[in-house]
Amino acid sequence: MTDPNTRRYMVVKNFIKQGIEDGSWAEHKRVPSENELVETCGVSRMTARRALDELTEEGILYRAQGRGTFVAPKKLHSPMLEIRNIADEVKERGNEYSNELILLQKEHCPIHLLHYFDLEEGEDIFHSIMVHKENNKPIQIEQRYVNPKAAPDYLKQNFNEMTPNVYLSEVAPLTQAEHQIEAKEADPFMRVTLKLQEHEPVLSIDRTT
Amino acid sequence: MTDPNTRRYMVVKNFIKQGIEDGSWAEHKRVPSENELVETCGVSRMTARRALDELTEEGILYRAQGRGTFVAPKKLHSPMLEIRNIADEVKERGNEYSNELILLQKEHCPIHLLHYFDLEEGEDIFHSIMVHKENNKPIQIEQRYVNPKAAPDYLKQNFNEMTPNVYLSEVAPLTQAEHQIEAKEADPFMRVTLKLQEHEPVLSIDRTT
DNA sequence: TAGTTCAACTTGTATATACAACTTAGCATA
DNA sequence: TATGCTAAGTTGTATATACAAGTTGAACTA
Repeated sequence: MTDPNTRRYMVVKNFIKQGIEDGSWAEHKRVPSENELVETCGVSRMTARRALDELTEEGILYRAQGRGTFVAPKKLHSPMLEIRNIADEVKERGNEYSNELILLQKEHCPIHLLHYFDLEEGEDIFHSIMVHKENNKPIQIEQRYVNPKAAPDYLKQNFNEMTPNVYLSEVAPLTQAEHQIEAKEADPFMRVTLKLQEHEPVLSIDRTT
Repeated sequence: MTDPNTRRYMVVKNFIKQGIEDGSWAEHKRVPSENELVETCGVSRMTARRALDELTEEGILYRAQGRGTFVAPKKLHSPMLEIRNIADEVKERGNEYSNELILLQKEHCPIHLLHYFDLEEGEDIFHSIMVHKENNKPIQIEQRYVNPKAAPDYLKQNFNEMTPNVYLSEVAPLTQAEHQIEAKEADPFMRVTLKLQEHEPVLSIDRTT
């Protein structure tokens, strides 16, 4: 039983993960239910449940009571301060950095993110999409979800004039800001393909005045 | 049963968390075992276990088979790129930034971090301690643990000449670097007391060439 | 047609039980 | 003394069971 490959819940986890890689279950598609896994994999429901729970905790799946368990979209998570560092990196290369704010609004939290932000269905979340440019050529698309409880004035900030660092200093004494950043695709002109993988979904930043 | 406060495993979790806040159990001290919680809280072992498991996942506890469950040291986690941003912030204030490397070595992974890095006991990890200074006055102490599998040449880097961003670019094609940063205490001269809280323990950064 | 009810299925919580694997301390033995 | 064994306690894995709670669609009813 020491062999990790023989642990029943690992077998189920690998079964699910491989099915996702194979394309058997696409994003937002339902994976087998706990009871179906009981029969398919020959394990007890608690073991099947553990596998699904851990994959959910890892951000690979998301669950909805009464409906089922679904494949979470693959994401690239970066720290909140990445914007600033992207700018720095571009400048370090001696090029001109610029960005364009595509979207900045409040919306219902997507169901597959409820888990990360510990929100109930229907609660709102801030959502922004920004394009980062090097010499006016887009090099990165950044989606960001921000918990309104952490940064209530997120919508009012101006990324062009204010770095996230400065903004964060201003919104103190709030002590926690949670962010999730998703890079969907890079500029095709750059022939850069971001390999999307699973990551730690949330970065927490604490500040004191 | 909808009320979150009545869920049995939440009762146990709060019992443990309050005990930690009260000081009943200090850092690295053992908390009640699963069987003790069965009697103390009047729940089944699986429920007590779930409470301890979730608190472990949250970074509040760590567990060791055969020994027990212990209180994890409180940590302030920051992104890997914080160093660069600290420098930026100091410079933005018009002050001089400098840093001093106190320690940079390979050592056995502390037992309470095994969980975060998914390592076995006895495996090595990179450990660095750096002091960040503003006008030559220390403002922050930073401990960093780096997974050797992710950045095998971590020890060779020179923080004074190379920003972490640049370093990370060089160590590509490695795809994942996990870091954990712990700010223990600020300079007493600055009268800045860092309020230590629980955070997401690990930040993952993915890069592709 | 529009609304309601209900049955089936899903995940969520909780218990009781059993055994495996690991650690530690103390005891017995050489 | 030094070594090895054993027993007790701990966490880890796994099963079987039961009921609660949310969702959906089909059948039923007004």
